[in-house]
Amino acid sequence: MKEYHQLLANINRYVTLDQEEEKRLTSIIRTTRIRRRQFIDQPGYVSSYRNYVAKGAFRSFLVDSEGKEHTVQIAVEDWFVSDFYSYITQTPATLFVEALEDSVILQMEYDDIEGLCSQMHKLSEYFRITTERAFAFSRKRTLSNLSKTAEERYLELLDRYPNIVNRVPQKIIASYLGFSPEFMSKIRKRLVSKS
Amino acid sequence: MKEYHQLLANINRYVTLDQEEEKRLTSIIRTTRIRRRQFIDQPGYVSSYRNYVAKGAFRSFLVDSEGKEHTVQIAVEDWFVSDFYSYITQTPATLFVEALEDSVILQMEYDDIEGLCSQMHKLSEYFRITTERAFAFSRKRTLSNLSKTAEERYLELLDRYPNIVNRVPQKIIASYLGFSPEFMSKIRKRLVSKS
DNA sequence: CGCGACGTTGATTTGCCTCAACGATTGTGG
DNA sequence: CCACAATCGTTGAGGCAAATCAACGTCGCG
Repeated sequence: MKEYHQLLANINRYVTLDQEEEKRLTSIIRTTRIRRRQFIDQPGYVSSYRNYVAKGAFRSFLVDSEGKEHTVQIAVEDWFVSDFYSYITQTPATLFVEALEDSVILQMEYDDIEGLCSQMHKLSEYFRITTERAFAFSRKRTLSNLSKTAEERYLELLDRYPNIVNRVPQKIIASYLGFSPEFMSKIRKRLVSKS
Repeated sequence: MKEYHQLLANINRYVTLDQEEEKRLTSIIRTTRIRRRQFIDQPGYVSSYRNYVAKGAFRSFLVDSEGKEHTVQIAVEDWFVSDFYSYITQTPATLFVEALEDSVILQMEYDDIEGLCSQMHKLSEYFRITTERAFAFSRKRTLSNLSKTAEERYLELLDRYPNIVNRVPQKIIASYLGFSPEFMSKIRKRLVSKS
């Protein structure tokens, strides 16, 4: 399967698996096709899988008590996506995880990953290192939210992920950055008239 | 050293090190006493250590272009603290990390940790699992910041860390939760008059 | 073709900030 | 050990960034 190679290539950026190890890993992987607008996690259900995006795009979001949506994560190719809190604690999710495009994901069950990590040092290292990076990045986002204005956060996103803006509706970007779609529209107008 | 035992006890909640392994780990640990108001990380300097708080309290914070402080993390006993982004990437820090009380920390150098993790499966597992939890928690905080009002975030903190409020000045709590000290004072007044 | 989601724009509102002034508490040097 | 300074928390007045509400054009899709 060429989807496996994508994930294996990613893993080999951090550690070097031998054939035997690759086999053990791929044996726990399930390749799944997901249609646009389909949910892979929803509130009330435990997030069972670590999902690697081989193709497509997803977002995870919360619907608050007033019915408003707040986007926690936007994930494209080569990222993992889930209600991570639910996955780690194996308790019911609070988030939706929804496909933004027709997608292909590689799914690995929590117990299988934990089992393999406890046996395979290199796999443990892979997840340790990548999670450390994700965590560091998450801290950076917290910092942006605390210290920057809406316009600055938007420009920061444009700078880091220029292509995302073309793939993802503006209202979702807005809910990711923490402001209303109407205000996003006003920011864009302001920026256009500046340049 | 009894400080070692504290960390080893923490590690043994997740994995079981044998004597040999404990020895290798403690051999890279440096115990350091830090005085109140002393900095262990500052902007411009690479964050060299993973710092385990054995006793005391710390915070990491950013000083923005207008001179305002934004608290990223508050850490007490049993937590690790640093400019984590700087530590992971081994690039110059942007944050200050400051002792809020006279403290004792266990310091481990980046290269030593990486070296040990690459050899010791169990240590790798310890950091993998704890970082995954920290990451899940960080996501939760991002979500709170996106979806809750100032008052709700304050109540959430009170609920989770009732003791922190007595150890840490209110202005620091405010800058952690993302609002001004004056506004915090008004929230508290409102809450008192309600009960 | 027609409906529903998306983006835009303007008017109004609001949650939180800023600034300033004042006690209370803490820390510090003489 | 006291005195004075510095820092902290409180309170009120005024202001601003972003939200809300509503109306309208546009586009994609069934």
